[in-house]
Amino acid sequence: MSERYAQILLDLPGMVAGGGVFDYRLPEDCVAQVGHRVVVPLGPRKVVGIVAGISDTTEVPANKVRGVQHVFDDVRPLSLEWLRFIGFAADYYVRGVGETALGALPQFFRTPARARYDASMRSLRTIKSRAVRAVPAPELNQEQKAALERIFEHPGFSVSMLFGVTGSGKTEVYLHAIERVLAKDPANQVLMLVPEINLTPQLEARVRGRFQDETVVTMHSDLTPVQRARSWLAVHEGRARILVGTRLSVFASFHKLALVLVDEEHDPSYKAGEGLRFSARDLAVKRSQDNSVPCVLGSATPSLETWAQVKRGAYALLALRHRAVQSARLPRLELVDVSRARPSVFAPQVKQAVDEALSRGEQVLVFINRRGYAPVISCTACGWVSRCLHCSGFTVFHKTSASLVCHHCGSTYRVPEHCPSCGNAELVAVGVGTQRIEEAIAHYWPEARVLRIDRDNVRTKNAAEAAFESVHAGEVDIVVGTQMIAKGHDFKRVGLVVVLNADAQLVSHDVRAEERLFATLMQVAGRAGRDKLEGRVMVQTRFPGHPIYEDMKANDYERFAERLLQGRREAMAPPFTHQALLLAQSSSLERTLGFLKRAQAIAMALDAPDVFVYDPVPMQLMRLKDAERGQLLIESSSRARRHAFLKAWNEALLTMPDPVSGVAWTIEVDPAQL
DNA sequence: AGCACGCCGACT
DNA sequence: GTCGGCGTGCTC
Repeated sequence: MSERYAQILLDLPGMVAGGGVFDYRLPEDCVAQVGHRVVVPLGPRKVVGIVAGISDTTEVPANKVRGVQHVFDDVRPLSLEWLRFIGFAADYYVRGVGETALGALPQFFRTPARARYDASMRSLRTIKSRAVRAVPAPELNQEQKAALERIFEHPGFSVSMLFGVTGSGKTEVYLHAIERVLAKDPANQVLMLVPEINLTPQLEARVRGRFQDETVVTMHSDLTPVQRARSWLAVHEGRARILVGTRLSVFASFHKLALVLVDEEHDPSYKAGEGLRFSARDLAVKRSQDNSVPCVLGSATPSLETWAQVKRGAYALLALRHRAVQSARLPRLELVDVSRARPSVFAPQVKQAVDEALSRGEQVLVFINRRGYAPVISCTACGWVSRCLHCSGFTVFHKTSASLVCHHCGSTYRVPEHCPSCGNAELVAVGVGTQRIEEAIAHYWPEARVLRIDRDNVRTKNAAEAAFESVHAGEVDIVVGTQMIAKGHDFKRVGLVVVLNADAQLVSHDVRAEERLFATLMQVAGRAGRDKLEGRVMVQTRFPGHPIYEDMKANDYERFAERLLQGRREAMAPPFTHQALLLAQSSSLERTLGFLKRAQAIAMALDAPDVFVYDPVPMQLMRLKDAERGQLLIESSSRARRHAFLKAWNEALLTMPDPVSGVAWTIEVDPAQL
């Protein structure tokens, strides 16, 4: 009997040893199969790896090859479908397959401490039923029925864009689609991606309520390691038929994936900002394709990438143009021009509208996308402004904690009594945040019960649920909040929504600022008038003439998207071009930019067709946590040519002669912002 | 990523 | 004379 060797995926960074794939000898009686997790020695330690292949030979010198020490055969192997999908993601994002694979497993299953597994495996396989009350499925209206039929119109893979404003009944279409898929085959499973689950407990509750005979599990950042492992295992073994989860769930291991849903597909949180910088939405489409199953992307304000696919006929458009909620009307959008006004917090007509809403017993929602009291404090004499010592940004004044906080790195500083620069005693808070609005409301409407909802106040899923619950229970008259209040919540008693400081985004240099503002405003506006109330939305703006508001007022996303796409086409910007960034950081900007200049020269020398290489520049936030950061943008009109270039460039950078020491770098494919 | 090895500064 | 700083290199 000849020797057998296993190729093992290991959590090694980057491209170490061909992407982190090492060969190990399999003991003669070893039961390991492809997809099994194993424990192997790595230098002085023991680590968990995944068997990617088994063969009779190895290229590795015999004296270097060590043996597999243990096989976790109490959990069925990961499927070939999973391994291939991981391989695709690693290749597309130019990362090692080992780090990609291990990074996709819950921490629990990457820990070699075997004893823990035996002790906990039984409890891991127990999922508590969370059913409260039976919820009957409502009838679908004509549009919803048509949408449902079209999702399943063609057997196998298809992508549908479920397009409809808040209250148009997208969720009901999802639920019916799930129902149909689950009824078809007892093994079928559904993946439902959501932006941030702690902000959408209502959605989770609706899914659980509707499918209480089925096991529904969730995956999100608020779970404990054991809860995560339990959900993962239930999906892996096919016991759970519905997974509702955030972006990492796209890498879950399924027994038989039959439908993929991506709710609020435009949401920026689907894009991972560190580690493997993947887009969960893009990978969800790919995974549906791999499994030959339908993929449904839902949004009131689709991303331009998705809309472009709709326009070229690659994705089906399923439009829900009427609000499904009976007697509800779309809210009226009113612009309040504050370009000539003193920067007081509420314009007079807004104050009056708040008075009226409160006197009618309606709730008011005030949206301001900035937490803290004021974005910066400044000296009236010399112009000194509060800055972070570790980052290149300002520090935000937080009145509740009486501190200055860096929103980038989390550093806190005490508030100086005198100007640190000139000694002047007068320091002023410049600009507005949620805390300042809360204070202003208490001043103007002392009788009103005010609740502030932002990340400082509401940190966990439980805290969020409690806060929203008190709003639903009518214990609050005015809610002040950030993004957190914009997502996925029906506030049935809200009659007025006020948006403050909306334009901050319009003066940004980011090409995507406009589409993000549109999405945010649509989402916030959707909070108003959901039940019997006629909603009113007032937006305080310094640029009332901006075309974005014409489209908003007309409630015309399609016109808005057309206008933006036209501009992108003319400027040859995404989605008509495909980009990637080389991100670098070191302790000095000179070193960082020096590295990027060499990387640029290497890129030019590759002489790749149809690939444009820009000059290196410092990042928008140049210094973060004492790291000096820079970036180099490349773009191509072809995904395939960009990919070929990135593979070659990555390889050349790794093997660069006389490398610049002390520089950490990574490639980001399809960057969301530049 | 870890972890070890290795060659230069201030201390029991 | 050692403890330890983190630069460099390796892990099947």
